Amino acid sequence: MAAPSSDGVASAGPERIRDADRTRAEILDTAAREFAEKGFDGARVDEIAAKTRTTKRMIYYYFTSKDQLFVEVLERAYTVIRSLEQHLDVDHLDPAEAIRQLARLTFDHHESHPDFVRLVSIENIHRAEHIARSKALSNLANPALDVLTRILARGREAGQFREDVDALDVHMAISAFCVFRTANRYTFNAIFDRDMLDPALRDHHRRMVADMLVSYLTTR
Amino acid sequence: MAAPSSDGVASAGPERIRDADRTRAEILDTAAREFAEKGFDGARVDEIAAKTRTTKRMIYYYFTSKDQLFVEVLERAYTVIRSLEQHLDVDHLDPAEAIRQLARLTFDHHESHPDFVRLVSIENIHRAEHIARSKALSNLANPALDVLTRILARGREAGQFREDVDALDVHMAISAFCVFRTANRYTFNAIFDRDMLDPALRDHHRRMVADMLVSYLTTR
Amino acid sequence: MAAPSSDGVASAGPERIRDADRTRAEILDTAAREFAEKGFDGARVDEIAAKTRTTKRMIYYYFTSKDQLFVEVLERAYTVIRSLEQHLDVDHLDPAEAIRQLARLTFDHHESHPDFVRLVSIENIHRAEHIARSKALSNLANPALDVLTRILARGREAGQFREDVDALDVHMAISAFCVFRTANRYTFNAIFDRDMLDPALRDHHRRMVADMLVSYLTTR
Amino acid sequence: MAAPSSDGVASAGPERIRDADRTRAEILDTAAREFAEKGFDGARVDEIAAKTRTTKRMIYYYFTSKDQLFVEVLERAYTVIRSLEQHLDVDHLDPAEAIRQLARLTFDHHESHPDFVRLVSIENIHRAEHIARSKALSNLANPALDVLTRILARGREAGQFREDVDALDVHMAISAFCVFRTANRYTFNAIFDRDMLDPALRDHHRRMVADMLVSYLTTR
DNA sequence: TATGAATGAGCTTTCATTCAT
DNA sequence: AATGAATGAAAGCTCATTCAT
Repeated sequence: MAAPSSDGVASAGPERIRDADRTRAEILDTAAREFAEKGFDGARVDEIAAKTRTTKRMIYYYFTSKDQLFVEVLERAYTVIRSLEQHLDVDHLDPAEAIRQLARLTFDHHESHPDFVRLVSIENIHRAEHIARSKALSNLANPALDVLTRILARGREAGQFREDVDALDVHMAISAFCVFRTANRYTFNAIFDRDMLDPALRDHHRRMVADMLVSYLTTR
Repeated sequence: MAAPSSDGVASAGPERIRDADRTRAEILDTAAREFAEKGFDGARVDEIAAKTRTTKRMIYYYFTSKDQLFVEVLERAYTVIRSLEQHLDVDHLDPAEAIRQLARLTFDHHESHPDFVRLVSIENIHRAEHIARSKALSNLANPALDVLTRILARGREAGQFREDVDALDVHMAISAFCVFRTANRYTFNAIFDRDMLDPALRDHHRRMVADMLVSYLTTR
Repeated sequence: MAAPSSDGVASAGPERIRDADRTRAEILDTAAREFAEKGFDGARVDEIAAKTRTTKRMIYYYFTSKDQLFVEVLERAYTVIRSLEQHLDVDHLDPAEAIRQLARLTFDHHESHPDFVRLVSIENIHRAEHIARSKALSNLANPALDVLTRILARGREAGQFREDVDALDVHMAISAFCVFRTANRYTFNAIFDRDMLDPALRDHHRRMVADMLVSYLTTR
Repeated sequence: MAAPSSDGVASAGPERIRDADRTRAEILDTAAREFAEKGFDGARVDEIAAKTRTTKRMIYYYFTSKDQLFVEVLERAYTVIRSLEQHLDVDHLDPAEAIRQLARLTFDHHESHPDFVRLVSIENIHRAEHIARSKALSNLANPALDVLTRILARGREAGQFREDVDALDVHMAISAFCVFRTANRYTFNAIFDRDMLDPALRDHHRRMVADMLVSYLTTR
């Protein structure tokens, strides 16, 4: 469709390739949902196949193994947030406001991608063995860190920010807060009867991370 | 031994019960380790039995099902931190210092009980279905919350603390930070090459949670 | 049957054990036939189970793996000929006649146990990896060798036999001939159109091995 | 190259055919090794393809099926020994010496072509079904038999050889001995700890077959 | 109370082969 | 003549659980 060809025969080649990509993508989507839903060991290749327009055999044809499928699911999941971070443009902002923006970006992403958060939880239960096996993931640097490093430097230079924290600490503090709301939603709700999905609470927490980080960084 | 009886036969009763308790405890210990290590679906009843001095059959005899075994493993795991929180005595302290102490207690507990943190992660992947099934867990209130509520009240009365945060928010913020260090240790290390087990980093983060919460609460 | 018990309850224990043994034996019989028929890789655990009054699951319960099942099939197959050899009593015979008798014993056994010969062929294709894994087989000495050693010693002392051959050489020569008739029956028949099963040929060959070995040993 | 043509297009014909032959030959070589190594059912078409400079698809293109591939592998394997036998010239020798020479030829061939011996073993496990399917193999007479028939006739005429043996019996006796050393090498070694590859033993056995047959034939 | 034996259902993965140009 | 993509059918094996006393 995007690239119509002048003859029916020649177009068959590219079309099939496109189909293969679409099939791969469909499998990846479904697998992401299943893995996020049931965990790596709880997910069933049979079930993933059933929820796809392909067969189990095709999953193995394209992905070789359940493990490799999970690796590629993770790769795709990380792609989204990496891309968001990449497009973050906060160098023109006041350092405190830049921190807030970054916190909100992380918050919003995690809030709207609970499956990503769950997949990361699952991968941690498996001691990040799939990430270790993925060149794409283990080599890929995190753009948010560069952004953060620059913000912190500017904040310190302006005498606004404390000096005993590095970018990774801040990234962790933000991630921890945002991840927890999704990852630990169920035990928190079961024990404290607090519904993390409540929109008001959501907005409150969204402000809270930002505030918490800024107040921490600006305290000396 | 503690309660010698005059005849050999009768003593078998209490003795056996004691043995049963010991067997149950051994199974629970081993199961906790296996579940924490491999996740709920990754853990094998066979493997748990093999690492015990009992048999698989005994696990079913005492715990009915793998799910119920996990329920009881969780119950035991939560007992430890509940007990710590119960014995926390900070009512005589300055509210800020009380917050710091609570943060440190959580930090230290999670740091020294990585299996607890992993079990909670796993239970969240399973949407807290086991907690829901456990009367002990779903009914048990959290003593830390009462403590926190009192600290916040005192802090607000003294005009030291902000008013737009409740005890559960603070508890969550502390937990999130402390849980993350353990729960997301592996992906964090794989992606950022940061070793959460480094003692210096550990001390730094221990101060960081406390500082972060206090600076947040004292900012108005 | 052999040991009737006076009460129904007590007999249940031994009965069940007897059943387990019977089931094991049935599986072993069927497996031997299937492996001999199709080879190790050609045989199907499913098929073996189907030809049994048990299930595939039981095969794994009793034998752990297809490999281990083959190991035990081999162990049983070797038991028969070992037992025959053990009961061979030729020390009172003239050395030449003793050789003839041993040759005939091997010939008759192989002739009446084509499955044994095939199993050995199959095991050789697999480089005797199953025998290597079997304590029973790799440790078991061959009684025929002791017998042969004594026959050869007596033959040499009497000046009847040549001196440049050891028991293993003779055993090999006899085995080679007897094994070939069964093991290579099919290619021989396909290429030369000779039916190894023909009774006259069988008798002729039975005499032939004995004659061949004796004439060889008595030639100096 | 060998036959340059005046235009590029036309030359593609012969060139391609030559390539096809080379590809076929490469596949046959690799397949022979794989089948001999793993057996018919143990060998993997995928693996054969991987060890070739072609693809699995080409194997099917040229050989139609795994079975047919094995048929052609067998055909090629038999070609070698047939050719050796064809060139055997013993009509001018003393019958006994002629027998020795034939025995040595078989011995040497089998000794230096263990894969041939294994392939024959494997084909026998499959009841020679592939040979039956091959016109080349099922029709091809064995030149060794003609040679042997002539030798035996001369031996009998000279009063040297016994009369109750035909060429096929002798051929079988020789083959059995020579085949066994290779085909049953592994079980023999596992059980008796005898290394058939030992050069001294090899020489000893080489003399042994020849001696055994001659002594047998010359005994009346 | 305690337990050895048994098992149905289902798991991931593999295999030779065919489809479709 | 040549080939990349796709696949149905089954394979070996494992799992939590129950049977039967």
